[in-house]
Amino acid sequence: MSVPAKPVTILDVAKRAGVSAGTVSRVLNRANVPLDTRRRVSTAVSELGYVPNHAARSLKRRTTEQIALVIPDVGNPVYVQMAKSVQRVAAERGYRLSLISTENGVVDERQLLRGLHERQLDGMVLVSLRPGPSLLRQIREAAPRVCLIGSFPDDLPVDAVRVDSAHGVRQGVAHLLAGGRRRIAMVHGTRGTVPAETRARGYRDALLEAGVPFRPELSVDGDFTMGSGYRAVDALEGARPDAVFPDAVFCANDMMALGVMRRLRELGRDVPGDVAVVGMDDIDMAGMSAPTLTSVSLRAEERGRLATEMLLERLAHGGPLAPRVVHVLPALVVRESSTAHVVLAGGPS
Amino acid sequence: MSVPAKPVTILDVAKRAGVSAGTVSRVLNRANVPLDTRRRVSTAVSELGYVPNHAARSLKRRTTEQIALVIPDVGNPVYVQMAKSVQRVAAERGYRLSLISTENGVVDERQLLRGLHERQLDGMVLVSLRPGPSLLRQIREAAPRVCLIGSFPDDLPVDAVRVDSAHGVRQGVAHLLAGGRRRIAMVHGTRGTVPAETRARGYRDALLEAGVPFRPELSVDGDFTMGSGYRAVDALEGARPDAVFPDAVFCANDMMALGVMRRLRELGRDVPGDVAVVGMDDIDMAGMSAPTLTSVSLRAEERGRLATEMLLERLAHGGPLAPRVVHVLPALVVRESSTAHVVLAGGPS
DNA sequence: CTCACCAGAACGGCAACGCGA
DNA sequence: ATCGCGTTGCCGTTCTGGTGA
Repeated sequence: MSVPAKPVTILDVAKRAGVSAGTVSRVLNRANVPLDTRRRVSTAVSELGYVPNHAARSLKRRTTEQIALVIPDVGNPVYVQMAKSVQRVAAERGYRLSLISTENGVVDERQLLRGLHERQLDGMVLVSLRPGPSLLRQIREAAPRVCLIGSFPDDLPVDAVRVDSAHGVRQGVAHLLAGGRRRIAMVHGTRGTVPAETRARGYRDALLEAGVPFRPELSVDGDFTMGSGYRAVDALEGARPDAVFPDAVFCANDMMALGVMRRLRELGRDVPGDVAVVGMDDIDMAGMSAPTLTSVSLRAEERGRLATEMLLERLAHGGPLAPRVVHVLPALVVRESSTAHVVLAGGPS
Repeated sequence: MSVPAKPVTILDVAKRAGVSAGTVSRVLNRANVPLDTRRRVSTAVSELGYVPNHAARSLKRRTTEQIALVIPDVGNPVYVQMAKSVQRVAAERGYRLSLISTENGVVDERQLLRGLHERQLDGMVLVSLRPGPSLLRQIREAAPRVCLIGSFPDDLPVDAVRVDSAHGVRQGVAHLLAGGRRRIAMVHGTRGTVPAETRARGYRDALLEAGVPFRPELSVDGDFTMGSGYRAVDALEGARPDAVFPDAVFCANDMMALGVMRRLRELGRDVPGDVAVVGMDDIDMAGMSAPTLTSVSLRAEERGRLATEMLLERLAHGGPLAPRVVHVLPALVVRESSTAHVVLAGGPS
């Protein structure tokens, strides 16, 4: 009597209110019930502490009111920021949100779509750094219940929110060039991931545009973590003992930029005096570091919001809906780490 | 034919394999089936792409294989760290984890227990900063499926993992005293929350033990965010223009400590030369800041792991189980921010 | 008497249907 | 015809009892 408790069902409520189960259900869901019956049922519900059984309801309704956000790494604040807006939108619409981190691939994303197939999840917002062929195939199957954030093949008939991060990199690099920097290094994200390659391309293009030669020794690979940014500085130091150290470092994300700044400081290199640093994502901490970090915002919060709205709209809308792709523009946020302390002679072309 | 798709049920599989639904179920769940039948069923399953319906299963089994972790703020890395270990343990045991952030009270924790009552969740690991009476009542009701992290009334018959954070504060303050610091300020967490009050008590006790007078003007209130730490420094500056600035700041968590260090640097005060700083939580970033941050680890990861193990153990164990409370010990991690550059004359008592 | 399997009854809620007023 | 509400069947799975070999 104490531990197992008696699960109170809709029938108990019906009995107590002196009506049938159908009527109770109607009171709970639809409005088509006269006031006094409604009241009798309501009091019975609260007296018994009745709570509808979720499993039974979703079995019948074919709906769980639950969605998931799949991100590569909860440890990266940019995804946390994104999660906050997703959470907010979901809560507003009465959806419960499951936050799932794949820990950069340790958890298999394809397994996650299983939750969709099992009908445990109504839909999913998916951020994937490295969409392989089998994942793409699964996404295609689950298309009407998925919204992607990031870059995926154009022919994938799925809702998506995109940002032109290559353009963002060009903005950032152009800003460094305008500040008189010429030896601009780049710390890349995890090679093989779509964002890392896209940003690498933006870097090369920006240099090309400005007529500044691309130097391979100024490219260092990282993995989007702060530690890899820290180590990247040593790689730049060690690469060519005879070479001149870069006067600027563009980082594929803010976490690496923070690591870079920390190591530069340890080595006695002044930021931005000796070296300018620019990151990407514009995480909250960018405004709190020492010095504050110039960063290219990819509007994570807005992307999360848009993706969630699109997903829920599609779920609400019964029939088929043509896949939509929304674009978001990156924005450069200039702070202390890239202030032009040093302006070299000789203007840009 | 294209969009609605046909949901393939266990009956379709049964028909194709030439057996009954019950046999298919047994193949999927239990092992009590001869090999050739088993094989026929398995091929039918994969040919049809059958995936069991989660709602139907949990309706029958009264189990969802899903738990939730409720934390006050995903923006605080210490909870993310905790979430990672919870996620890991849950995944190991075949449970799906929902991560829910109450955004410091914006989301009502009591609403969350609803998921438990609806049977959408098998159990819940709950971190609450401010357990009010009605939440406590609800926890009491849901006790067999909840594990708490943090401080709750002793008579609450619920599994819990605790850490003596007051003792942690004493360790930290003692360390500062040993380094010769005497004017030790404290930046508090959100007043009214259990951890903030506990840590405030630890601070007073530590001073008392050492025979150092407690000075109210050295206490500043924060709210566990980096920004509040930043502003706290100004409050210390402005409080008594004539007074000597503190030679150490103990912060109720690392986020505030990072904010404090940032502001001190802006104001030209050297850390640890002029002011030592000690934080609490030992988040990953403590090892990456400039200077690296001395911090009292409250073993968030271990607490998350323990709580999840206790919860799942209780869920697996059918019958009643006496509530268990596990204690974890805090540990001081000394880094650069508290190195004793300045040793005042006059030894401690 | 064991083994392999099947039919049917739950599980709890929802909604179509239809009956009486 | 409308309104209010009880009845019934079904959602998909698991489990129980039972049958035949």
